[in-house]
Amino acid sequence: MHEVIICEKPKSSEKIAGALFPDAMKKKHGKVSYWEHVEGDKRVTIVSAVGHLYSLRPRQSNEEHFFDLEWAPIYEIDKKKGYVKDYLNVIRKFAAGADRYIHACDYDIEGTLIGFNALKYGCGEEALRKTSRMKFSTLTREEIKRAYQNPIEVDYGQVDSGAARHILDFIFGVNISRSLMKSVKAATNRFIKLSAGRVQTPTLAILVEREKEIRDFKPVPYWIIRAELGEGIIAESKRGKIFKRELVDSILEKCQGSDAEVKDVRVRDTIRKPPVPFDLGTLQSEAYRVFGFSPKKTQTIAQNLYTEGYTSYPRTSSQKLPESIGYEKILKNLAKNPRFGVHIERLRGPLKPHEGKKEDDAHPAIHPTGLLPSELSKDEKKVYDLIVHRFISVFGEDAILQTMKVELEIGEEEFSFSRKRVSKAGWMESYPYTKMEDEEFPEISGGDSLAVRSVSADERETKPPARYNEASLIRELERRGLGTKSTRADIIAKLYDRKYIEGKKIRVSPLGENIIDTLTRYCEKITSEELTRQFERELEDIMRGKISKDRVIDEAITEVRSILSDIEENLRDIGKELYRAYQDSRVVGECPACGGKLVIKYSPRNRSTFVGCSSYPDCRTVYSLPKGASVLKSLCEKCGLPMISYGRPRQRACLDPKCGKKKSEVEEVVGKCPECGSDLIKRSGRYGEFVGCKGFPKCRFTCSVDEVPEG
DNA sequence: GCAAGGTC
Repeated sequence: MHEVIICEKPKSSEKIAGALFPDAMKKKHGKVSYWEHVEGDKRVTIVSAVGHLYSLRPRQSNEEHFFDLEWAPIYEIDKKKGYVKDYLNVIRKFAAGADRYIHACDYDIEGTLIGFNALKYGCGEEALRKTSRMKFSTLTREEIKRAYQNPIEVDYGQVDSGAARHILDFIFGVNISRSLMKSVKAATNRFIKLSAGRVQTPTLAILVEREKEIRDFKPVPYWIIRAELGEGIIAESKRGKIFKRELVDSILEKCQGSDAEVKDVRVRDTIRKPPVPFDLGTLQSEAYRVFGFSPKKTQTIAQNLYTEGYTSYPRTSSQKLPESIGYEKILKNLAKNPRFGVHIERLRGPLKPHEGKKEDDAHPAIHPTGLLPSELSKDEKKVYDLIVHRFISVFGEDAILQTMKVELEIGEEEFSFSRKRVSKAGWMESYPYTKMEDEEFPEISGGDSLAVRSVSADERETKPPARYNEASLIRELERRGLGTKSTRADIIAKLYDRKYIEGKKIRVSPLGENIIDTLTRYCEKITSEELTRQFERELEDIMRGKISKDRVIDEAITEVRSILSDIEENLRDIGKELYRAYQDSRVVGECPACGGKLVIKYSPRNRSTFVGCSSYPDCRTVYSLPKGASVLKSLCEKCGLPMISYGRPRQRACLDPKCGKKKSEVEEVVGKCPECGSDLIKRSGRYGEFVGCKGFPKCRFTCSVDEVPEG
């Protein structure tokens, strides 16, 4: 009897094998591990998927629209997924033809589909008839054993629901994206990569909405009345923002010549609880706040740390640390590193983590495993240290923040100021990433009279709502239930890649706005959360057997067909507008030669981007860009051209490399050196200008200015 | 080429 257990990912196959058959033989086929266990005449093989092994593709790639889809190995569709082939081959080789199968992927819709497809296409359809299902929510030994001893049936509602999700996303996303690109092609015969989707488009719409709020914002002036009392004390009027100038004047007059009488001094202790353990979103937020890392970068690093065994599974939404992870042992191991040891020594038992609200059935919060890394890159070390310090501080004692609040009266006008200091550091000592307030408390008590140096009105303006950054946008997506913890960072990266958005404080480009405008006209649903909500309702109904998968898909096809035909009717107009917005998005400044627009261009021949005049070929102004450079919004003070940032660490410079330099420092390339092939540079020497090789002193070729070799 | 969702 041959039994096969199929798992979702390598890590869980290792745990499942270890829990059920501690003596099983770990085997390798290429880089991929699997387990074999023999018990009398029963042989058990444990194999693993690596997430989705199969992906959708159109059955006929030459059709105009893609409604007829098929599952194919993901490595055939996506060249970057080559590593999946080895896993699938292990399944094909060692799992096909078994007598019994156990589907042991995560117990959720995607997990059920991953196992189903692996069995159906990797082991053959007959495998499905011999399959039972393990249901577990955590990968603890006890729960794995219990799930193995009490198998259930595969939930085909989940399978259909999962497949429908993939198909619906493809039908909406790919077809609408293609029609947008087609419109540009029809109008201009050019290709620009454009896209729309159930998650990315509402995300862009959120940003566009904020962009419009900022644009339409009318700042209103207001005043804050401040009194300077000496010794660095500045008190503010308790009225807060005052919008009437006359009121400001009358208050200032009232305060004239009076001392400040201290009405009340209150010192209070407030407790600051330790932070909660990291789920992926909070780790991404914190790494952005502390190091400025993009969420995608943090996610990649966390994935590496996990793969190396230093930290736990990163794609979790849990802020809980169950006791079963073994607090003591992890801390004991971490303490071997004195940098962590000093903090761990301070912890007092019994160990109890301060947990957050969010839960995840499949994984605990992100935590160090206790295995100390030997070699980490600079950035990996930053993230690792952050995770370790967070983990330790979660067990720390409460900190105490002391607040002093002083109420004053100056000529019957009420003022106040406050001071803060941490009086007991507690966990804050182990978490060097938060600010510890340490303000002086002045010696003041009720009834005192203080001299007033000056009372003045500070004029300010109301500010528009802040722009999102990547971290705050991820939080917003989470709040709205758009995307998943694993995909949000990628979705945002995609919006940057399409040039829909730009900057750390995210601005929407004209192209991004036009995409939303166009889709609002032709397919408003895809620009809002409505589509996600509709999917959720439909997938729920499929799961419960209230509606068939095929009916939901047929209805979606009808809907998308109608959207596509609406777009088709105005194809050229849509394309013209999109292309114009695309051009506007690339404008970085004004051409100093002809007054036209400088735009970012791409040279396929050199495979590089550069800045050139949009009036080419009439105007041939060009500026090369260093590799990886980005053009900034700020302008050079000397010449008015845009600034660029480039290199590592990032440096800023004018787009024009000659700007601000003396003539002698400017390298003017006039040709190629016939001896070594380097650039020939115009130089000025004692006897006037001459041309020399850039490779000097290695290559000593020189010639006069009018002798420059051709080519 | 195009989506969104798993994962190394």
